[in-house]
Formats: sequence, structure tokens, C-alpha cells
Amino acid sequence: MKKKNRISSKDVAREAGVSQATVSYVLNNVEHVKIRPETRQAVLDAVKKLNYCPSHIARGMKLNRSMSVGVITDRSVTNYNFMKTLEGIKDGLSRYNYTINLIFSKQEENFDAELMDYYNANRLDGFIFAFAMLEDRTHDVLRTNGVPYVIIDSYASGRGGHEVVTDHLSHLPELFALFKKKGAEKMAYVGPQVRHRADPRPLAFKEAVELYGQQDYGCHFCPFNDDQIRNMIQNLLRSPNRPEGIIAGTPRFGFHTLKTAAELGLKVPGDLLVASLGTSAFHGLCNPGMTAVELPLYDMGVTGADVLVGLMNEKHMEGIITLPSELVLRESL
Amino acid sequence: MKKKNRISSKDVAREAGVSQATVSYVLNNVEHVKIRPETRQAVLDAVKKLNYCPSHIARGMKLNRSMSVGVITDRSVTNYNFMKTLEGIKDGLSRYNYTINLIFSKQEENFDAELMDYYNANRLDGFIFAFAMLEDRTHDVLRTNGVPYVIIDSYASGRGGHEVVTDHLSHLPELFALFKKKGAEKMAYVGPQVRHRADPRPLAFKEAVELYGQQDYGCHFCPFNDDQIRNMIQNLLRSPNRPEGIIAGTPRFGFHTLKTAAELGLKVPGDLLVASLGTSAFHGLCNPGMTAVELPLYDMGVTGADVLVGLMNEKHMEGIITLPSELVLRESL
DNA sequence: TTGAAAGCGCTAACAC
DNA sequence: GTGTTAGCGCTTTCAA
Repeated sequence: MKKKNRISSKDVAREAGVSQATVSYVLNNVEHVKIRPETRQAVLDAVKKLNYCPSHIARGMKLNRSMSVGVITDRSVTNYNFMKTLEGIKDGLSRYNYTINLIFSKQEENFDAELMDYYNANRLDGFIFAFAMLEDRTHDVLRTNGVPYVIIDSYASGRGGHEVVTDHLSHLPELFALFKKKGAEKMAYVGPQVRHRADPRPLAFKEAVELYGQQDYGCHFCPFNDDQIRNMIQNLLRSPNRPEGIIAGTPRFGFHTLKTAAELGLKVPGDLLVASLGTSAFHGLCNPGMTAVELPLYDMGVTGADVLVGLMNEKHMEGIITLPSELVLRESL
Repeated sequence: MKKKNRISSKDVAREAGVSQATVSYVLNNVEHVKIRPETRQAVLDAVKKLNYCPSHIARGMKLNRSMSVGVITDRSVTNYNFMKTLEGIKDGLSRYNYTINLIFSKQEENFDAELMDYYNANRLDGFIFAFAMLEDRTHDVLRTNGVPYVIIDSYASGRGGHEVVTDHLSHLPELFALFKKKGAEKMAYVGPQVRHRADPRPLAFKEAVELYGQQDYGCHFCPFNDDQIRNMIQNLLRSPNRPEGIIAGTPRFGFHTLKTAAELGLKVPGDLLVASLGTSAFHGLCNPGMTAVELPLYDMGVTGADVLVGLMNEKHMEGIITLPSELVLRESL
């Protein structure tokens, strides 16, 4: 199983009886260089005959661009948000012949340094951060080094830079109206603890609930850990003053609500109504199906790719792009 | 935002007052070249001072290896099996300083040709196929061209080549014993239609069920489509002779079983016992929790990477490596 | 122990 | 219209 010698443009040139430059001109359709049709054809024939396949590597080296970008998240790769977005990014990039040079790195100690090393070592052309919580200093490093990058997340970080986000929180009033219509008076929010920056979900919940004139509500937070989530929700549902409607800040909180309710003998949607913020592959599969405000993850990926490509080509790009979410009704509400 | 000129080994050489060759010797720890300690130190200092970061690209070009491999699946990227495995592949490869040059391509028309083009264009060093159904001719193309590759899947294809698989079907007898112990006499299998090759699941089910002396069982297949799955399972559970225990060929079939049972007023695990083959992020989150034979997906990825690296270094590698699955008990059985 | 120089495969400025 | 040539950043043979 020895290494084959791969065909180079020199081979094609020899075969076609032209120079290497001509091969390059033909294959790249260079604007201001006119090639005689028969020469062009000779090159094309040679390419086909030899089954020539230009080396991206060499090309990238010459042009000082690799046509590949890094994608980064601080979650598990198996996180649904990330995977779905990645799919969009991939499709978006491939339209411009860009490639993903995947990284899924947790935020390590010297993350910024590693980021730049990776960027340099692989001659990346840019970065997409999908559901990664960026520190201020990371922004600084990227900007200082003139690295094109785009952030994809649920909501804007407000730190400048280019971001693709969604308007899912604007569906809260609509969601509340639905809860009310279905008879839930006492509402509660359960969701993850705020992490690095102001999480707009609790505030949005408060505003929405007050808009509907309810005073008797609660916002409950806990770390993103199954046991603690279960615990918190059990306490909530066992309390004498338990809510009739629950909005979960993430799908996982929603699933735990469903599961806990069943264990306590509460019927959903009979005794309790539930809706969740965010997208999951399981919303239609769980029992009962989960009503949710779903994020346009795939589109966010595609759009992120578009923006990054624009940036890499030194075009001016809009700072924050907001894509519409959608309230999807299922059995839980 | 103009392109910075990146530091090259030439810059380091100049800074350290040595030649470019010496920089290379030092950084690569070349065996049979002795460098004076002070020279070495000078180089190292210059590297640190300039924050030099060698170009993988240029190195790959010179060595005719890119230190990167392609990873391929025929599923959606958002497939849990694939992503979890990918995580393992990534970690495995990075131990050898290999990089993933991700592709997730559906089996298109001229898949083989594209595969080789991609291989050549990006100077890949090898391929890993994770949950991709390979045609015979793809095997042929890869072998003819001397491309190192490894297949990761649930069960061996039996087509030769190097494969990393798991023994999950060997847990069926154990699973049946459990069903019997919990009181399920009538068993049934529900799962996806066989696709490109012999799916060992139905046969393994039959053998296992017969081992336990039950004659009255059924194997039910349908396309991997939510509506059809629901339909099939509804019919099964409504039949007068309905099974008391169901083994689902994939997690999705398991979730639909749970959901359908609930809708028909059947209690799990009271009226019906359920277990599924395969891994999912929702097994612990669904209601009730799903007992399942879980695949060592991450480890399969790591092992696949190990095998491929061996192959790329022209070592002899074992043909088929089987990793142990694990029966994880939850509430559904 | 170190350096000079060639060359991996490509592109592009310039020459003809 | 097409060819010559230099050079992207690296490794490695050969010479010193």
C-alpha cells in the first residue's frame, strides 16, 4: 500500500503541451487573460485524461488563505443546538467553497492563546462561535489580530462584533396568552442559572407575566445538572401553592418538568401546562409532546456562514442579525 | 482589518541568528542531528519572543501529508450516534496531532469520485466512515488507490477492511431473562427496515427469543419515518394479542413505543415493558426512563482513530475490533 | 554542529 | 495568448 504520486499541474501542462501557468489560467478562469479555445480545450482534455485534482493545500499556501474556518462551541458537540447549527454552517460555507476545520473546544485555561495558535498553524480564514460564551479578552485578541469572526447564539451579547441571534423571547406574550386561555393562572419559570452575562430570559418572563397582570409567580434557577434540576422541580410541584403553568428556559428543564409531573401523578396538560424555550430533537417524541418556542438553528448556521464569508472578503456586514423563532404547538400546552 | 503577515521560520532564524534549517532541526527534534544547547536555546527563545507558530499547511505540503483525515457518515450530522463518535474520533486523533477535515456527505451519485477528489484536493491522509453504509465499489476504489480507512458501525459488515464495532446484540439473552423475570411472556421486536445489508438484529432477536422457549412472538419492521413507526406500534399495541414486552431496534422506535403506550392508556412498566437497542441523549430524560443496551460510542471513535493512525503509519492492524456494550437499567423494564 | 539550496504544487507579475 | 520565473513556509540532502 505505497503512497501514489499524485498528479500535479505540471503533469497536466506537459500532457497538454502548454506551460503550468496556462493550466492555472484555464482552471481558474482568470478574467483578464485570454486563452485560445483550442489551448483551453487541450488543457481540459489533459485534466480529464490524467484525472487531475488541484491541491487546495498548495493553492492556499500561495494565496495565504486556506479556505477553511474554525467552528467553536463551549458545549458538548452532541448538544442539539450546536449540531443543528453546525449543519447550517457547513451547508452555508460549502456554497462558497469554504470548508470547516472543526474544533469543539471547551474554554480551557489559555483558550485565547490556543485559539490563535490554531488559527495560525492551520492558516484559518476565520472563526464561527456557535453557542460559545466569549470572554471579553477573547474578543480583544481576535480584533487585535484582525481575525474575522461571527457569533451565533440565542441572544445578542451586546459586545459589538458580528452576531446572528433569534427573537425567541418576543414570543413570550403570545405564550402567556395561550397559557391564560387554557386556564393557567399561576405561572412559573424554571431555567438555568445565569452564567457569564445577563441572561435575558428571567427579565423577559417577568415583563411578560406582569403584562398579563399576574403578581403571584416565581422564577426558579439552578445549575444545569440533572439531579439539581429534578430536585428544584419536585419542590416546586409539591408546594401547596404550585404553579399551573410552567415555562422552561431550556428543553432539558422542560423534559424534567414533564417527567417529574408524571411521577407526582400530575397530568399534563390536565393538571399542569408546560412549554419550553428552545429546540430539541425530542420535543415531538416525548410524552406528551412539548409545546415550544423553537429556534431557527439551521438558518442561523447558514446566515452565520454568509456573514463570515462577507467579512473574510472584507465586505461591510450588518452587526446583529436577528432571525425569527416559531411557537410550535404540541400536547403539553 | 488587514491581513497580518504571519511569522515564519525564516523570521525565527533571523532573530536567533541561525539558519532556517536549524530552526527546523530544533523544533522537530530531529534524531541524528546534534544541536549545541546554546543554539537550541537561542532558537527556542526566538520562537517564544516572536510567538512563532509553524504552518501545518507548509509542513504538510513538504511532507506530502496533511496530518488530517476525512470523517464521513451517511446520516444527518445531528445524529447522536455520529456526533458522539465524532467526539471520540477527534480526541483520539488529536493525541497523534492529527486533525479532522470534516465531511458529512450523503451518498450521492458519484460518491466514490468525489471521495477521491476530496482526498486528493486536501491531501488527506485517510478516512473514517462512521455509521456510513459503504458500497462494495467504494471499498474497491479506496483499496485500489491505497487509501487508509476505518469503518465504525454497530456491527461488522463482513467485507474485510478495518472495522470498529460493538457486541450489543450479545446482550439480548440477558435482556430476555430480565423481561421474563419481570413477567413479560409475549415479546415483540420493532425496528427499522433492513437497508443495504443483512441487519443482524431480527435474527439475533429470534435466536434469543427461541432460546427462552417462546414461540408466540413477532418481528415488526417499517421505514424510519415517525408516522409509519407510530402507526405500526399503534396496531401492535391495539391487537388483542398484544405483546407484554417490546424490544426496540433503535431509540426512536423505543420512544414511539413509550408515547403510543401512554396514549392507549397502557402503563409502562405496569402493563408493558420496553427496552431499546442503542444510545441516545434522551434515555434518561424520557418518561419513563428507557432501559437500553448502550453503545460505547465515544470509545469506538477513539479506537477508530487509533486504528487509522496505525494504518497511516503502515503498521499492521487487527481487522475487526469489538468493543463492549452495556445494559443500562432504567424504569421502562 | 550548522548552513545553503532545492523543491513540494500552486499563482501572478512580467516578459515576449 | 502564452511562457518564464519567483516565491508562499517548510524539510532535508549535501556540503562545509
